[in-house]
Amino acid sequence: MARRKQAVTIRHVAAASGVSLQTVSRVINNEANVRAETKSRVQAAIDSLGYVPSIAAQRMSGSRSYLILAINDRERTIADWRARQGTDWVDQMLLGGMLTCAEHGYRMIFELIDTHSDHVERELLAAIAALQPDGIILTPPHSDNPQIVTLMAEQDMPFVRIGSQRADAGIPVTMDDEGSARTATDHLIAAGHRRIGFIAGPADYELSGWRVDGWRAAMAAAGLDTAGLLDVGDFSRASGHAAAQRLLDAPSRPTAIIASNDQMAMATLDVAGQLGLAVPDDLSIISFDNTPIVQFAQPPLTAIDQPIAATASKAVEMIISHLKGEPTPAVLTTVPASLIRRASVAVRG
Amino acid sequence: MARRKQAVTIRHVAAASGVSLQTVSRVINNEANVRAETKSRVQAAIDSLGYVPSIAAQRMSGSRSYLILAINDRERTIADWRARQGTDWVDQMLLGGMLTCAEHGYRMIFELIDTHSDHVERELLAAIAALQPDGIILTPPHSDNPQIVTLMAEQDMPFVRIGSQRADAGIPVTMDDEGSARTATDHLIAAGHRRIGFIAGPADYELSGWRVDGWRAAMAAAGLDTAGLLDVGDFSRASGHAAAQRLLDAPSRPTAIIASNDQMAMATLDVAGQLGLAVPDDLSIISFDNTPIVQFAQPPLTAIDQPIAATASKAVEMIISHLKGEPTPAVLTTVPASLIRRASVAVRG
DNA sequence: GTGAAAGCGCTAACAG
DNA sequence: CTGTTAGCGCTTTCAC
Repeated sequence: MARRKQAVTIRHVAAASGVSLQTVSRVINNEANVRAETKSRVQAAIDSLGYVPSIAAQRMSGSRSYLILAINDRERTIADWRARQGTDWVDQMLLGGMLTCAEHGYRMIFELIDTHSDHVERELLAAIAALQPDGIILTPPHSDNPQIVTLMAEQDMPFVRIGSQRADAGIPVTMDDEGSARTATDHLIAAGHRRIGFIAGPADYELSGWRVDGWRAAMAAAGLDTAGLLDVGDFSRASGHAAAQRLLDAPSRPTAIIASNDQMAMATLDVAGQLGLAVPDDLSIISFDNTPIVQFAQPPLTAIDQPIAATASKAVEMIISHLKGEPTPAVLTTVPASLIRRASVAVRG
Repeated sequence: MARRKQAVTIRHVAAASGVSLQTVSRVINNEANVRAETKSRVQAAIDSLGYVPSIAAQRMSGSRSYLILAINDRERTIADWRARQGTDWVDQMLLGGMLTCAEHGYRMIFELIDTHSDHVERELLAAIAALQPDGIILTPPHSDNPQIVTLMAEQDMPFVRIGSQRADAGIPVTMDDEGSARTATDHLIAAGHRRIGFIAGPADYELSGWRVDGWRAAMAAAGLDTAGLLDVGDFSRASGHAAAQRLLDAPSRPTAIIASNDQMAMATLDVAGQLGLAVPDDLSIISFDNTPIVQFAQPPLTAIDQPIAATASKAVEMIISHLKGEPTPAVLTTVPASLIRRASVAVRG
């Protein structure tokens, strides 16, 4: 492979428009101190030559790389991809993140990093050193991983923590997990349910706790007891199966169950079938996430829709605005989720 | 934001190990002409300092960027993301492409480009100029878009054309569309079907034609007529609906239909329901792609599984091997697809 | 307002 | 086998 050089460089533009490199640079970066007439002449040269600055060169000279790194958990992401169950977290992140990046002349680059490994730090630092991104987006469970957050805090690089509420480092953005859990619970209470079970997610996701909090709060507000109605899974179908089984085997069987993700909700549906419980007549179900599969369940599941695309978009905007030196919002940014009503909730006579 | 400099550079490593920059560079790039002892000393310094080369600097100096660009159709990709029907083409590409890139120290960066726009060329050239990737992966319908292929051929940059069979430029890789269509058709013939309808994809995807060819060949080999059994859609659900309707309204109604993608197959299922035809008893259906939704259809659909992850992985390997100067395979690379049997095909007495 | 010079981190080309 | 020199394309810093 021959030594690959840029086809059109800033030098060509400078020559074509009869100005110095510096002036072209000023036009590219939309800086002040360029006469309008000069600017338009340079711009014309840029357009006619089809010049696009090399981000490698821009980075080298100490400016931006126009790259934003979005980091997801390797193990879970690959497992989801292999399972082919339609989990579309990555797609929705790309939808919101890539398009918003593109609007601002940035590019999103997607990386997978192990949370549990003892070399998280090395992996992350290697990605940063190699790519030199302008900002980083952390998703759960990374966004609450103290090792990662501490490391990031030392980097002098803006980073957003999706699914975190902690203001200790980075910019937290949440999807209103507590409020969503309250909404789901209230929806069931309004339908006449009294014993509403809840299958929580794993503890290394802080949002797992917030969802439990929302459910507890709604139950308490309605004067309902939660004893024996809480169980825990790890977001896997198998764990949801076990949790649903325990909940439905209990002496005071719930008439409704809220599961903290779709896979566990689907497992609950399976268990109901095995126990001969009709959904929604004998058991109502609400799930979290609203990935594609729940539309195709029998019956289609009522679900809390996680606004992943909107959140990723927001995350990108916050990083870029931080880069521009604009002040970071003082209050926690919350992207609202919504309840999608389908056929898995029955009104209880 | 302060001028961001690399934390650890090649200079630090050189100083720490008492050699020149060039020697460190040789070690990094695993070049010859370094004494084993020197090499291990340098490597030790690299490890202890946690040094990772900056890809921007590597690119600037005329070497690799270690970036491979995967290009998909903007309109269709975004439509799929928004529809949230579980189409996992992108996920499977990332699964195969990203992981294989990572194995070789490369990174895959994902770009969306409009096929139909009149500024495809500008978009593509801008991406190349900005990122300076080492290779490009084109997917359908880009891989057969003459404008794009011609442009790429002028770039002196290796590119793989997924879903193309043309050896005129770039490296073609196919997923055996013709063979798969034959397999699906033979499967139905073996089950006793004689009138097997086929819903083709749009003409701007060359693979649409190959699938029709495979169906035709299998029908001919079995001595079956295809008159009145072919219709066309554009991969959308609506077009599949219309095509299925025409096929099933015809005087000699088919007993089985093969649809060129999942959405059109799902539409066929809908039409069957509307016409009061039981699937599979009155109408058998086979779809192409095997995206997650077909598992959840009622009944679950027998489908040709498109090996997207394996193909993307292969594409990356071919680019990297080309970069290493290894010879490009003389014969067309074909990644085999497989038939996944589910409940939508009935044996015909 | 505009330009000239220096340097970012790395590798190609050439010396030895 | 190892080192030196020059330069990639761009922006920073400083001059004018």
